[in-house]
Amino acid sequence: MSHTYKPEQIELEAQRYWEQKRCFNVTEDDSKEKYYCLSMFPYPSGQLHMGHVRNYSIGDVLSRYMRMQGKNVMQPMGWDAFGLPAENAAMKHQVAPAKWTRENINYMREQLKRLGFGYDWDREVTTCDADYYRWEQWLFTRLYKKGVVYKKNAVVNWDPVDQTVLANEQVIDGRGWRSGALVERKEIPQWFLKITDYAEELLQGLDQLDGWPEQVRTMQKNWIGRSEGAEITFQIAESSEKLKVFTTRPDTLMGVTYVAVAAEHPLSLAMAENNPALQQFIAEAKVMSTAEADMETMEKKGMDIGLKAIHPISGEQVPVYTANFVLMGYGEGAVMSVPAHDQRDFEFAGKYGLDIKQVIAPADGADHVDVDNVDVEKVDVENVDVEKVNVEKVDLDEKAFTGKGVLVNSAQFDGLTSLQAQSEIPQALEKIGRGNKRIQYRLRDWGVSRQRYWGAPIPIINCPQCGAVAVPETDLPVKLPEDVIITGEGSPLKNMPEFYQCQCPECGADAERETDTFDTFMESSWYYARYCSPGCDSAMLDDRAKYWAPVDQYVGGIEHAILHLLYARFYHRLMRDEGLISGDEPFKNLLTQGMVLKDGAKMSKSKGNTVDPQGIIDQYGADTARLFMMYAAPPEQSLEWSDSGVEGQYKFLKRLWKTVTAHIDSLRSEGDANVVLDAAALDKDGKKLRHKLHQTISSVNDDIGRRHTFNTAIAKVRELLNMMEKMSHSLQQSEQGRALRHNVLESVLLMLSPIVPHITHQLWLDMGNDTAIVNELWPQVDASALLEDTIQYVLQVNGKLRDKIEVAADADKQSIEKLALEAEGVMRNISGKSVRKVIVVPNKLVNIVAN
RNA sequence: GCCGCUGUGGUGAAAUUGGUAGACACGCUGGUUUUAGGUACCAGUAUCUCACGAUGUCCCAGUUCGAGUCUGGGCAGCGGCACCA
Repeated sequence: MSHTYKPEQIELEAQRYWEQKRCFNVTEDDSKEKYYCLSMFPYPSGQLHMGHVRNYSIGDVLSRYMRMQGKNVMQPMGWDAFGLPAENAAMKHQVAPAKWTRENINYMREQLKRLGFGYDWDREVTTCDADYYRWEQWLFTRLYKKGVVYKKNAVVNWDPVDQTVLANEQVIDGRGWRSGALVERKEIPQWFLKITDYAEELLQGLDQLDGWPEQVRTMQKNWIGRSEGAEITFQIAESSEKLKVFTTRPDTLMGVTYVAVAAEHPLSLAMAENNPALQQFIAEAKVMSTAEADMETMEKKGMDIGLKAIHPISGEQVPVYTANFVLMGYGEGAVMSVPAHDQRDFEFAGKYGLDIKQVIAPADGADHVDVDNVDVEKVDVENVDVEKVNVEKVDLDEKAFTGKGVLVNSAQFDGLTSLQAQSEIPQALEKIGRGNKRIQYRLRDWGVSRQRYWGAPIPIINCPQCGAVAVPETDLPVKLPEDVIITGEGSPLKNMPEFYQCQCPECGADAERETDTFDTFMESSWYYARYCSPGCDSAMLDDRAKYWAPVDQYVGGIEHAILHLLYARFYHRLMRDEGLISGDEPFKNLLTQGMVLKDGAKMSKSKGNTVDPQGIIDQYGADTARLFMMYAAPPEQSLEWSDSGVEGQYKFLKRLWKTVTAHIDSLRSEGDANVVLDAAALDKDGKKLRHKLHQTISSVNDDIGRRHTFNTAIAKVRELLNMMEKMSHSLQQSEQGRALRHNVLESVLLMLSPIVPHITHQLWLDMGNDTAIVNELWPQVDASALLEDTIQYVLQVNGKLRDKIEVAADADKQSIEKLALEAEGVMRNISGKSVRKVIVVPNKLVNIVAN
C-alpha cells in the first residue's frame, strides 16, 4: 500500500483484474433481471474525443451501478466504421479507407480499455466487416421481395467540376468544398425504404416511450408531422393534363389565386421548350443545395409558365407559376396558393402582383377583431355567431391571416366554419372526382443510396432484361473491395469491372452490380440487436436477441434525437416483422447527453478548441477524467471544459486516498481490526454522522439510479466526507468512532465505485476486504438511522424569511403555529400588524400573512 | 425559415413535488507550513449598506400566502432540419 496516490499503476492493475476475471463478460441468465446498457458506438475517427469520454462514462456508471443492484448487466461496444471521413483521410494521406479505419479502431479500443469501461468485448461489432453488413444486405433483399424497398429518382448535390455527388456537409455557401464550383441539384435513381408505411405506428409508439425525454418525443412527433388535409386536382385549361396538389387547408380552397409547381415539374419543363426566360429560371433554380435549411431561407422566386389551371369548384382560371421553393420530390411537386391565408403565398403574391382573396374571417364573434392576436387554438369555431363575423376587420395589407374562422366569399360554402369546411369541401370535390380527404405525413421515405465507396454495397444486380434483381441469399455478402485508391472524383467501384461485372441471377445474362452503397444510418439502425448474438453466422440474429431486447438504457448525444433514433425504431419493426426480435421498440429508456464545450463552443478540430482525453489520462489518470465528466454538469446539459476543474477532481481523489490510507494506518496501530460497529453505543456526533451516512446512501442511490444526476451524487458524498473530516479528532478518540469511520469509508468507496472504479478497487482491497469491489452490492440503508427527533421549520412573514425554529418531529399543527408566532424574528415583523392567515407546510415552513 | 432546448455569483453548478436561492466545487483574497515556488491545511468570498436591512435567478407582464420553478409575450445562445456521424 502506497501513501501517495499513483493513478497509472493502480488503474492498470484494476483493469488487468477485470480482464483476467472476465468481470464484464456475460451470458443469458434467467435467474437474474437482465439490464442491457448501451452507449452510442463511435465513428473511428482516430482518437476518442471528450464527447466520447462523457458518453461512455455515463453508460459505464449506470452499468456498474446496475450490477451493484444485482442485475445481469450487458454493456457492449463496437464501431460505426463506414463513412465519409475515411474517404477524406484516404485522399489526404494516400491510405485505403479500410486500413485507416482498422488502425483507428485498434488505437481507440485501447483508449477505451485505458478508461476502464466495463465492456463485454466478446460482443464487439465492426460495421465495415462483411460478417456484419452481410445481414443488412440480406434484410434488404428480403424487404425488396416484400415491397418495402423501391427505387425512384431523387435529388442530390452535384459538383459539376469534380463530377461527383456531395454530402450536404461538403456544400459550403452553395459551392463544392474542394472544387469551389456552384453545386447543382441533380436527379438520379436511388433506393428507398418505405418508412412512411410505418409512419402511423412510429407516431403511436412514441406515446408508450415514457422512458424517453419529452423533448425527443416531441421532436420525433413533429418530424413525422401527421396532418389531415385534402388532395385536389386542377385541370389545365390549355391541355388535358391534370395537376394534383395536397393542402392542409382545404377550407381556403375558394381563395386560391394561383398554383405553383416545382421547377423540374413536367409542366414547367414542357413550357420551357419555347421559352428561353423560363429555361433560364429553371437553370437558376437548379443551382442550389438540397438542404432544407437552405431552401427555407433562400429568396423565394417564381415565374409565370404561361398556363392556366381551372379551379375545381368555381371554374375560374388561375395562373400557373413555377417556384424555386416547391420541390419535385415532396408530395406532388405542386401546391395551391392562397395568399390571403398563407404567409409564404402572401409574400409571393405581393412580389408578383397576384390577387389576394380573403375567404376566411376571424370567428371570435367580437366587435373588434385584433388580427395580430387571433389565436387559432382559442377561437371557438364550433359555436361562432356567423352574423357577427366582420370581414372588413381583417387587414391583409401587411400579412396573411393564417388563423381559422368562418368562410366568406366562398359561394355555397359561405358561413361554414373552417372545421366544417375541412370535411365538406373535400366531400364536394369527391362527388365531382376532383379530390378527397387525405392524411399526409411530413416524413419522407428513407433514401438509402449513397454514391460513395466506403459503405456496404447495395445487393442489387441490374439486368438489361430482368431489371433490378436482388442478389440471392447464397451469394451474400457482396463484399466491398478494400484495396482501392480514392481520388475524390466519384466512387472507385465505378472503375472496377471486376466488382460490377456479373451475371443476372435470374436469366444469366451479362449484368451490372449496383455501385452505390448504403447510407451509414443503415448500419447504426440495428447494431444494438447484433450485440446480442455475437458470432452468429447462420442468421442476422438468434434467440439470444429475444432475451436481451430491448435495450434498457440507451445513452448518446442529443444530436441523434431524430434521424438515428427514428431509423432505429423503424428498423426494429422491420426485424420484428421478420420474426427476428421481440417487442416493438428498441430502446426502453433514453438518456440524451449534452455536448462538451470549450470557451462556450462545441469542441471541434475546425475551431481548434479540442482537448485530447489522452493527455488528461496520462497526466491524472482515467478516474480523474471520469470524475470530472460526471461532476461538472448533469448529463443532459452541455458541459463546459475546465482545466482547473479537472485539477480539482484530481485533488479530491488524492484527498480520498490520503484519508483512507490514514485510516488504515490507524486501524493497524490501534489494533482494532475486528471491532464491530454498535450504532447504539455512538456518541452525539457519531449518531449525527451515521444519520448523514444513511441519508447520503439513500439520496445518492436515487441520484444515480433514478435521476441520473451524477453531479449531485458526488456532491453529497463530498458533503459526507467533509462532515467526517470536521469530526476527525473525536472519531479517532474511541474504538466505536474508528469503527464508524471504517463504515463511512467503505460506504463511500461503494458509492463512488461506479464513477471512479480503479481507486475504489484498490482502496477496498487495502481496507482489508478479500472480495473485489466490482462484485459488491450497493450499501444498505438503515431506516432507523434516518429518524430525527426534531425538524427545522423556516418561518416567513409575507413570504420573506424571518426566522428558523427546531420543532419536535411529532408536534401537531397548532403547536407549530404557536411556536412560530412566538419566534423572535416573527414577532419583530408582525408587531403593529394583524395576522390574516397562517400557512403551515408540514416538515418545511410556516408562512404568516399579516398587514 | 421551421422544430426542440437552455438562460441562476468571477466560473461550473445546486435548489428532486410552487416553499430557506447559490449545496458541492473551481477561481480569487488573506493566513499557517516552506529559503522560494509548488503541495497541503485553515478562514473569507452574490450585490448594495458602517450597520439595521434592502436587492437579486435574461427582459416585460400575470397567477399565488409564497415563483429560479407555473402562464402569456419578448431577447439571447445552442442542437436538429433528411448525403457529417
